[in-house]
Amino acid sequence: MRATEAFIPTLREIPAEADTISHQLLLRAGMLRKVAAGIYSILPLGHRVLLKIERIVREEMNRAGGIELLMPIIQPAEIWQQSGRWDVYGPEMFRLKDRHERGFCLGPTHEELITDLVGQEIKSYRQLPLLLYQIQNKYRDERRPRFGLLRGREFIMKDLYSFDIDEQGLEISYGKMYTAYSRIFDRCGLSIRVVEADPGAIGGGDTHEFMVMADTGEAEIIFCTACDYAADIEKAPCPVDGQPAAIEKQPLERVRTPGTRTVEEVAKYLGIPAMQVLKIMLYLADGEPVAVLIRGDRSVNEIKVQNYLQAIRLEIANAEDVAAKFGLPPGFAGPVGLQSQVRVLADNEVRHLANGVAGANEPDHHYRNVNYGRDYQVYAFDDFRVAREGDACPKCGQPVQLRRGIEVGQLFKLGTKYSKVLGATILDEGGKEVPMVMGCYGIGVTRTLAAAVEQGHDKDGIIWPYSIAPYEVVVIPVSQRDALQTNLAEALYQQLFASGIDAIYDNRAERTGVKFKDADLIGYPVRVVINDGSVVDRLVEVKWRNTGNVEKIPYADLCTYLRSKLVSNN
RNA sequence: CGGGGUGUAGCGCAGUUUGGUAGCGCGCUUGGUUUGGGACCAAGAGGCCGGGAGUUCAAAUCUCCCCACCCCGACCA
Repeated sequence: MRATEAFIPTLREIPAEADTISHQLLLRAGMLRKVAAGIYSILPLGHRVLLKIERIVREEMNRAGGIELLMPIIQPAEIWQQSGRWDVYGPEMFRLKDRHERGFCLGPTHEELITDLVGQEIKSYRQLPLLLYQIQNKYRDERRPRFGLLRGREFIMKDLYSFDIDEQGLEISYGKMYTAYSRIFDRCGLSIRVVEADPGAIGGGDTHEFMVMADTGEAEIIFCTACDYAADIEKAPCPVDGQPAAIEKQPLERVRTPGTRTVEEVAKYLGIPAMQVLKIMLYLADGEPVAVLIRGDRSVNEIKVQNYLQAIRLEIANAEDVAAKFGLPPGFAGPVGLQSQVRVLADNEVRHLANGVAGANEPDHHYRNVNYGRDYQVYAFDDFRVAREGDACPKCGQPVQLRRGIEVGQLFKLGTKYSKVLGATILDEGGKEVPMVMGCYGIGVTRTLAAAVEQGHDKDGIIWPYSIAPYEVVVIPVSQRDALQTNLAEALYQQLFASGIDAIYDNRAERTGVKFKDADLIGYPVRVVINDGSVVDRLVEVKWRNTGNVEKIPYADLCTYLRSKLVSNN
């Protein structure tokens, strides 16, 4: 490609709409433009990156035995109604009607379609296992799209769905994908951390997330400083603390605490640490009142609560609900004397909290010296809190750390959740009809592109890994008006191209400084500069974007040299 | 969905308080001088001031309604 024939609209200034690095740089480097909130055009340069990522994904999916297919973006409502997710998905789903008033949606995912398809066509255990995948657009009407490509409403995903006879088969398929994913992100030049995660609404058993470590990531990851343990904070278990405090129980005492609604206010007013306060959170779990007790310095992990209760919806009770369902005035709730129909869940730490402070269920009053057993009962103790830095690793007991990450891939064991409701059954060896055992494995392709920029950039622009750079080499003559230089540049560009290296010749009538700035911004891994000396001494300058190293190379050896370096470093 | 903010040239912004003929920088066009890290001089082009309604002799500026976008929170296969 010659720059004069290309479409690479770079920007000098940072568009005001972007404040994440990847978003800013992709806009500035002329790879991305916004069409609407969370919806983007990917310009030719960005598209090349996307194609390279997709190619790696395809190669590894195929290597693992996957077969590619295409499914529609527009999906009929009926199949979603059949799986029950038409209602569960809520406003996240783009819905539309055709001229006959039939309901459709823009597919947020494809479990329903693929399960239906495979269920229709596959009847015998002899035809399994089957690994089918697609790379295509998916749609989610996010409440708040943000961070450019990291959280859009339209995005490209690779999804592979595995169909097996039984759990053992699923294990094998899952393992293949785990290996494939490791290879994919490795080949994309990304540094990845695999974490245990919560299965969430998609359901099923084990799940792993592939995270690109980056401060801008939305996911919080707990990982051990000593061993290889890592988990999404949504899931990260908190080990039970050892000993109950050997403190004598003091008599229960009712105190006036005017205007103290938050834990901080109560603790400050009474002059005690927040961890002495018994925090109570009131929820409606599928409409039923549930109270969760937790130490004042901790946060409730609502996912753990939801999973414990097997609830579809868990929401914080608002003031009306608190009055109607809990029979309480707002702000001063506590476990002592709660109505019996309210289920009380308590985090493990609460059991050891002696002589705590809790709301008295009447305005402006708290109890001191509240103790479990004597003063209140609970429905169940379990792990209901959010892990935090410094907690003990559940695997080895050493302190854990908290870092942020971008989820670029996730593996799920779906089991028979979808095959059962959609009737995707096979006859097993004994002639018995059984549901297929499924797994699903996603990679956010557009998100991976953005994550690569989050991970690879400096003050001057993007630093692409060689394997997914839009072009591997840019050729720049110092003078665009010196025919000796431009002839050499053109010749070298042709040679690079012919030898299979992705090269671009910046032949624009721009000053050298502009070309250098653009080259750094766009992030070509290699910059080849030709000056008036090059023609005489037959040397060109090779500058590496990632290290900044500059070398003089005989131009006769350029192709061979670059090819060996680019390949060996991938 | 709750809270906050911003909409003025392709991009970044001033002008709005106190109503009076639309500005700056970058980019773009033409000519000239330059040419190893976003050059310089000169001359130009480019605006429904987000949209609608109102107040006024007069509205980018005041009032009301709507829309879009951004940020924080909640939410998120």
